[in-house]
Amino acid sequence: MAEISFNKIEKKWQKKWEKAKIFNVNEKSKKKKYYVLEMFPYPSGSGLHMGHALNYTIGDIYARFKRMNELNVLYPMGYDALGLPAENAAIKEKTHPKKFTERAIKNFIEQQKALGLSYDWSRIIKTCSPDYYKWNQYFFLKFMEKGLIYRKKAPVNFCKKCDTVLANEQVHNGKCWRHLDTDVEIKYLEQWFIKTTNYAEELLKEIDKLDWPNRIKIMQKNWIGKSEGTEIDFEIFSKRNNYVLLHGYKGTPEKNFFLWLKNELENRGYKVTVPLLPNTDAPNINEQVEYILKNCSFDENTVLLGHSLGSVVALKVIEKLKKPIKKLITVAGFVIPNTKNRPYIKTFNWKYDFNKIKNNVKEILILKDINDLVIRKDSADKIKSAIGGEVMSFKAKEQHFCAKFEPEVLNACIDKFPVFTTRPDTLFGVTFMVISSQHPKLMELVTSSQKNEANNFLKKLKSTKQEDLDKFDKEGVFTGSYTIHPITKEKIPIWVGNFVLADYGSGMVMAVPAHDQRDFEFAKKYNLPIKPVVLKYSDESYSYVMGVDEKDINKPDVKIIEKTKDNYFKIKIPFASFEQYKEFIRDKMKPGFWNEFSTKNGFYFIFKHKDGKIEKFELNDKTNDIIDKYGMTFNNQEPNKIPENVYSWLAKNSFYKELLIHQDQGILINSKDFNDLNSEEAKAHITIYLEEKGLGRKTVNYKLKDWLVSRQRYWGTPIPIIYCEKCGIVPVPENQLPVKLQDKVSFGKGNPLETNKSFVNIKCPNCKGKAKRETDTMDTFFDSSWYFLRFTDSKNNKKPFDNKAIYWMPVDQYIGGAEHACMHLIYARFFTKALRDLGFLNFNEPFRKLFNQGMLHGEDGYVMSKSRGNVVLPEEVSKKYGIDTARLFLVSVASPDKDVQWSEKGIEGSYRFLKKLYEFFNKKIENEKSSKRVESKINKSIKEITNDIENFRYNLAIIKLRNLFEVLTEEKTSKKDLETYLKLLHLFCPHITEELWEKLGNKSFISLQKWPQADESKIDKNIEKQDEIIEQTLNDIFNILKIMREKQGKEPDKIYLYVIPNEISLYNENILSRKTNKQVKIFAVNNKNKFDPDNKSSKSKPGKPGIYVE
RNA sequence: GCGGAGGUGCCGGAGUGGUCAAACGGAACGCGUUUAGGCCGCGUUGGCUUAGUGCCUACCUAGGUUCAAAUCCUAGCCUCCGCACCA
Repeated sequence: MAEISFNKIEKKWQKKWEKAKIFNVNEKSKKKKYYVLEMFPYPSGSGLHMGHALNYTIGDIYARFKRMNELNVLYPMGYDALGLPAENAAIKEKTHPKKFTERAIKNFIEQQKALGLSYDWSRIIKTCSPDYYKWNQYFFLKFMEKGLIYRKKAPVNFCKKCDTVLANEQVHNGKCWRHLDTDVEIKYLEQWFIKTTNYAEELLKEIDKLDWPNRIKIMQKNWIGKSEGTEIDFEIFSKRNNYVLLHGYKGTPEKNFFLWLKNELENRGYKVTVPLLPNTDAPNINEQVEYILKNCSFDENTVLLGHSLGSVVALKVIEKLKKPIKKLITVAGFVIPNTKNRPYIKTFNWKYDFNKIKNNVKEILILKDINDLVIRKDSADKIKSAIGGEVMSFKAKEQHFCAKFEPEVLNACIDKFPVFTTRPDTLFGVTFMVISSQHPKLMELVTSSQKNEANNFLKKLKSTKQEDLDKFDKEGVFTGSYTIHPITKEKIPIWVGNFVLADYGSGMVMAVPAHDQRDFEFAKKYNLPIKPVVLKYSDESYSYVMGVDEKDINKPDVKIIEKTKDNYFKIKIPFASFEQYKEFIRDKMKPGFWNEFSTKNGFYFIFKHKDGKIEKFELNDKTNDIIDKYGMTFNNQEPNKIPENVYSWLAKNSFYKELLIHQDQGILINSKDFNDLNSEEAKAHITIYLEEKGLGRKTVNYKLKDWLVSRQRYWGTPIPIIYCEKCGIVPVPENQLPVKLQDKVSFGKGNPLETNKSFVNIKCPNCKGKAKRETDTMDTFFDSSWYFLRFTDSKNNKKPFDNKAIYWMPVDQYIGGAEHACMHLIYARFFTKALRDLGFLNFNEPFRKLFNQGMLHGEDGYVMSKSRGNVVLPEEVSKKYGIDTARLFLVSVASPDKDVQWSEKGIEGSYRFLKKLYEFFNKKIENEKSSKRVESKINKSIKEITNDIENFRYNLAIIKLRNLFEVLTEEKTSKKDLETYLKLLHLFCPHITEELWEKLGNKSFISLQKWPQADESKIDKNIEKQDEIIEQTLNDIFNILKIMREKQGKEPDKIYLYVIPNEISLYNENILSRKTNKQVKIFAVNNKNKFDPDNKSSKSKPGKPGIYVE
């Protein structure tokens, strides 16, 4: 088939390029830099298919374009070689992941080279090479130094098919991103995390500045998921808590520091013991501890608080305990005395078994007054370093916490639960709380009486499949615990529910059924109270009128919405006529009835007693009970013993429901001091109020979570950490990097690295004692988070990269698929910012421009993939048509950001074109001067094509190249213009154009030529006009010919045109003759010698010649 | 449910106020070339009408703005993608 061997040409030029290293670049060039990068591939075992070819072709065209535009273009390639698929595939093939991957990479390189891509191959990166992952480990340790890495036991996502934990980003719809049929399980494990959330705000803010596709930007914004709201502390009321409060030096019953606290706690119903310690003037440690152990009881619900010296006693007490207690609070506490002249200095034993203390208490709070004059300034830190815990420092009301009431001390004692809400304005409408069924602290809230019910509920949830959970049936059970409303101090039940997310906010929500759909459904289902607190905006008063005749109601301004069976009316009245109407109703209403109206900020009631006495009320806290009572008695019912909230019963009326039960903004009602504010004002006011009381604070909440980076798999970068029995977590010293991934491991028995004992069991680098290595590896997204930096300096073995990165970065044009919007692209942005703050970089964003290419679909219409079996292999297509043909076709079907469907027929078209083109250039070309038309067209094309390529509209550029080729074949063209044409085409078809460039007598590479510049002065508008006229005339001629053929069966072969004299230059006999394949003669209308037997010249008009055919 | 992108002739796909019955490619059909087919070249591919004209109907549907709409606005329908009980 191939009279032309495109394959031979391709091989020839690929070799030449490689030999001459023409695509290798360095930083010394005087040209401006430009960095083009495609997302580096994961080298799968099955190699490249046409879909990959499309991706790389898109980038290569752009790189070649920029290179020809005299930029110093860095265009590298590398391999994201570590990862689970290789490990799994290797296990399946019974080979080693290393071998497997190396083979795959070799294969990839060969295939990519065959595509004619203009990479700087000298910079190749393989992330599985220790030269590369060494720097992963290096950055891991740097991040750790900076406090960006921590190890924490937390609920994490686990995929059992991957046999490892996953980052949040790798969970899609509750499924593993690699195994869409596998539910992710939540496990409670200790893992390594990176504090990506530290950068949440910056990551979000800078999105707007990026020149990225809008949808990617939106996806990232959604992923980061910022929401502003208020965090409100809800006190958890659990009767199981009991308190032991230990006073300090010289505490007495009269002026005991703790009496106020005792009262506060006892008022809440807790058991509180305040032992009066013996010998307060000259305390003896053993004596006091014994006294306490004898007189107080300790269990897992005990909170032990010690003030000042009492905290020392507390430590000693805890040291002696058999079972751990719930919490230790030291208030102005210490572990070392600060003054020598206190008598207890001598009677105390100042040695502690801190380990024992640590183990005997679950939670430690260290309260520090920043102005404390009594104890040593470093006391709090000393305690923390000895036993851990959380230091809370602030200014006490009175120094050393000696005031009667210290709110922080009370807050520390109480169990609190911070709850995030975006609607603090609805705080007064909270009627219950719901904690996530997956919350780690859930069982602490479940009381013994509710234990069975709660467990049954949890069991049921566990046995339900993810799919069924998605049906969103809200369910829950009461935990038995209560919380106290931070403002009204009402008792509010805490439920556990399946609809609350454990990992958003704090995992517990305040439920406002009146103003939240989910809470409403839940409240309905379990018959929980619904309390409206926001009145929806309306221009009209709503009223459900009773005891008034229809004729009396029918007033011009009154809209009757409905007339009920009982002859009552649902009406709406514009507020403008409301006052008038109120009076009218008052008069017309029959005795023994009452009516209510909604007002702009609440409700208004008119009662007409049986004796005709009229009482009017605005509904508020003061009138609520009387209105409720009248409501009952007017209905001939017994009044409620405990009056009901009138708004709540109004909300049960379907007519008022739309005002009272909704999720919109409005005016606050039922909200004490905050009534009459609108929602926005109320949000601010309530938040400020809570802040003043220490009960809440304005917060920003992000959906973005810290990045869980440990993986319990083999084929990844070993995490450079050692666990020493004595020193704890020890980072591998920098000079011992890389921690090499050991070849000798066995697969299939848990974490593979664990099976290499000589790797695992080592000496601690600090104390030389017994230690074990971390056997988890890093998420491979760690590798791809900075590879673009390594390309700038890929062979540096002293540093991850040096100033070359500053020269080349940021990536000017990044190209890749949208699937990475919320994974790689977020991690890479995070990394860049973190490295900037570590002093490695001086810029904020890694990728200036991003282009999302479309996906290639197979002939069957589905995305091309091996598993679907619809792949087309570049090698095979190349054999038949040449790779230039394939490249040309791939980018000519549609705009490269759209999906493209492969078509065997379609590529024939591209092939025909290239064959024609090759033959045209291949024949002996006379070096002539270009015609005006060619000059005009070629310059116009340069201008347009340049613009098209710059904006990735390759398909349009190709159409223009095809049109331009038509012109070249029709007209005289200079060698220079032919060369220009080849340059324009070169981006798409680099091999053929090199060959033809050479045929034209050039010795250099066309790849290194300058991009043609349009000479706009050569663009001739007249030529456009000529083209138009020729086009139209041809149309007319063909039309006539067609009619003659069809109607008269004639096939004329002579055509005469009669043209208006001043237009005659626009017509060209040759072109018309050639295009019509007939003999065409052109006459001016005023030509006396014209041949015009039918007087068709009389039909001539400007732009339209008369035509005669025969 | 929320957010985003879209719906154009037989198909793929340009076009985003007049230059539009709408680029380009594919396909089909016709003509030419050829022994024939392929390749190649030329043409046709909404309807009616006409020796090159004129008119009508058309760019998801229905309204609207405009002298003028595939293009702008409003509402709806549909498709694709992303997120999804986010408090």
